[in-house]
Amino acid sequence: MKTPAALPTAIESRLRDYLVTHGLKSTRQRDLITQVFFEASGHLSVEQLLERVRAHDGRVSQATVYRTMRLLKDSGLAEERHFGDGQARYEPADSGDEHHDHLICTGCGRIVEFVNDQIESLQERVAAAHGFVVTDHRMELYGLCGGCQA
Amino acid sequence: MKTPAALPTAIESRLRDYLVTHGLKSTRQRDLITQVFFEASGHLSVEQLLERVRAHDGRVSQATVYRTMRLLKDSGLAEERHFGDGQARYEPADSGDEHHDHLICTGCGRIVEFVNDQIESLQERVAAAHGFVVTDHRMELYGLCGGCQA
DNA sequence: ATGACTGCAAACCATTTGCATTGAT
DNA sequence: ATCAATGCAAATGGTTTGCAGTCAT
Repeated sequence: MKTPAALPTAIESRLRDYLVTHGLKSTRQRDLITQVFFEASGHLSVEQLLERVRAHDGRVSQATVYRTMRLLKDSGLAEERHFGDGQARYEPADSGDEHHDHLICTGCGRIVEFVNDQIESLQERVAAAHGFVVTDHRMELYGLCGGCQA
Repeated sequence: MKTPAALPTAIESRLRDYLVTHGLKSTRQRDLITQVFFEASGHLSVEQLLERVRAHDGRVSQATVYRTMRLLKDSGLAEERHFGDGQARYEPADSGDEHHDHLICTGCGRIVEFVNDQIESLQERVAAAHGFVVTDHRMELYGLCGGCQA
């Protein structure tokens, strides 16, 4: 339960920029939540995040975690995902144009990220064939990981 | 608001089979909801379905629609989808091994189904590369349809 | 008759919000 | 000082459930 690592400067400056340009403030809770979030491997629910945050400061409220995650989402630093278990999960946003998708083990809950450009371009083609311009997409493969097949 | 069409026999017999083998009963409400559901084009929310059902029988409760959709889902006749607007949508299950995915227009809400075997097999390959066996997947492309790009 | 089904209202659960108070600038 | 942020509890909204009465077999 040591102090969470300082934020990478790229993230920190982008966040600071967002706060300043929107007349928002930097607070103890916001900083802590953001640090804990980026230190984690991602795919955390608010509940999980709150638990980790409270290990550092037991007085942070759930509402503040929700509000901070919305802020990170709005600022483009975090992405919200829904894997079908009823609660949102958050992960650091992809930098640049690298989009990734997910493999989810229905046995143990493990989540693996992957990138496949071939699939991406096929998606573009399919969409174009229907007259669509794609702005976003999501692809999730559910199954059993190596360990859970045994 | 005419009487909904009778169910295709394939669906009807599969449903009857499920009911019988599970000690469940056929009721006026169940039959009506099922008929209205299969007559519709799919992608209906419970709210939309209830509205249509009530056009035939105003006394059907929302709870019964929820329970019936769970039954259809459990029996494999319907599939539940979540397109990110907070409510579940249902569509007739794919027959056989034909799996389809969705293109969703963020402008007008139009939903287009498509099938692309090439993507499907690439998905299998990606999963295999990570030691996974895929049991299910979902792919949704969000964007603007031809009409909404104007 | 028996036990499943229905309608209603209350309960649930993740998430959001109103409000009085606290805190950052 | 000013105005945003916080914590708390109450509210929301989709979905589920307990229960007493109803219906299918």
